[in-house]
Amino acid sequence: MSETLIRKKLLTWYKKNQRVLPWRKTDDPYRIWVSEVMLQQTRVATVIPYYERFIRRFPEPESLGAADLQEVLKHWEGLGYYARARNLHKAAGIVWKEHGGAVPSDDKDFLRLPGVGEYIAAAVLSIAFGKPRAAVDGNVKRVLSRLFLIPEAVNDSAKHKKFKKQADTLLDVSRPAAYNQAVMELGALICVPRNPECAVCPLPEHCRAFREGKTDEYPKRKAAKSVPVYHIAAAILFHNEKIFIVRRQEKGLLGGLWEFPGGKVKKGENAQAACIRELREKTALRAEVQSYLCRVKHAYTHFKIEMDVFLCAYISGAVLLKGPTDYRWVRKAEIRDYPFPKSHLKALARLFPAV
DNA sequence: AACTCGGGGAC
DNA sequence: GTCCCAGAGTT
Repeated sequence: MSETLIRKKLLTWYKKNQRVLPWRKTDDPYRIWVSEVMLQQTRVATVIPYYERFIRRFPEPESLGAADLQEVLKHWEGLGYYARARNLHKAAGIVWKEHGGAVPSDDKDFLRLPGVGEYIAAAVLSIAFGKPRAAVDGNVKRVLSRLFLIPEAVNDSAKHKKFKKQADTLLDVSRPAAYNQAVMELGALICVPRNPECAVCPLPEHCRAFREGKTDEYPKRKAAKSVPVYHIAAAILFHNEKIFIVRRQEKGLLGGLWEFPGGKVKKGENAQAACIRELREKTALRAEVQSYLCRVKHAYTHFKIEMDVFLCAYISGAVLLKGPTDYRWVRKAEIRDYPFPKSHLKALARLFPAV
């Protein structure tokens, strides 16, 4: 059976070629779980420093569950997809309080935790507990697509089951931890999206895409939609040597993070006027623009922004929030304690070049 | 089933 | 500029 041979070659290749990664030096389910959460939709190189810092501060579920969400978000600042941090924080609290601090090894209990879906459950249960669950991520889909010439698009969620089924068939049930990591590692190092390194692949004779000269055509993929660009104006408001910041709502985009107040520039409106208008509408504060700081361009998943940032001076009014959930007047040295979106960090870097 | 949700590295 | 990454939750 060729599946047996594929598994054997894959595992031999993995044993020799696997990268040394922080989460491969432990068998602690919590640490492996944290790594998997950070790694979703995020590259290994990006995750490593975040993982090290996060584990140093939150070495087990209790310290994470007991921490303030603000501090957890601060450790996640810049990593993106902040719901991951909010869910992990909440899940750690559940593990701490309802499971005595032990990450559940049971599928149902583990899947019940917020932020734990099919992939993370399969990954943690296999890698940390040795359970035979096939982990199917983007790497795995790409490898399977080429190996078996699967015509369904890898980014079509409706076709996920097709890949899951194929993954279940190929899974090495006797060594699920090494097997899952081996397929993902092959996808990350050899069977990459563009210009795969088939010359050093351990499975060329088993790969239909390679044998048929179609490695460039696979995996199949649905075309991406174009994204709109929004014009934003934001105010860095000063008063008595303090800066005004507001906190975003708990859910949704950049949920729970802090930012400089602002909003969309209306059609035909100038950015400076929009800045003052948005500040008044969302905080009830009246201010005047003193100078233009910079324009920040930033790309999100479904849209882009071009944000004009103005330095403003307080005129009058008491804070009455409409939208934001909290506010602070902070000194320059205190700003670093609050988690900000990358776009606002760019503006902050322009304002205080040394920080 | 389609949308939402960050940021960055490779090309 | 485009692609896409160790995906999950919501509607």
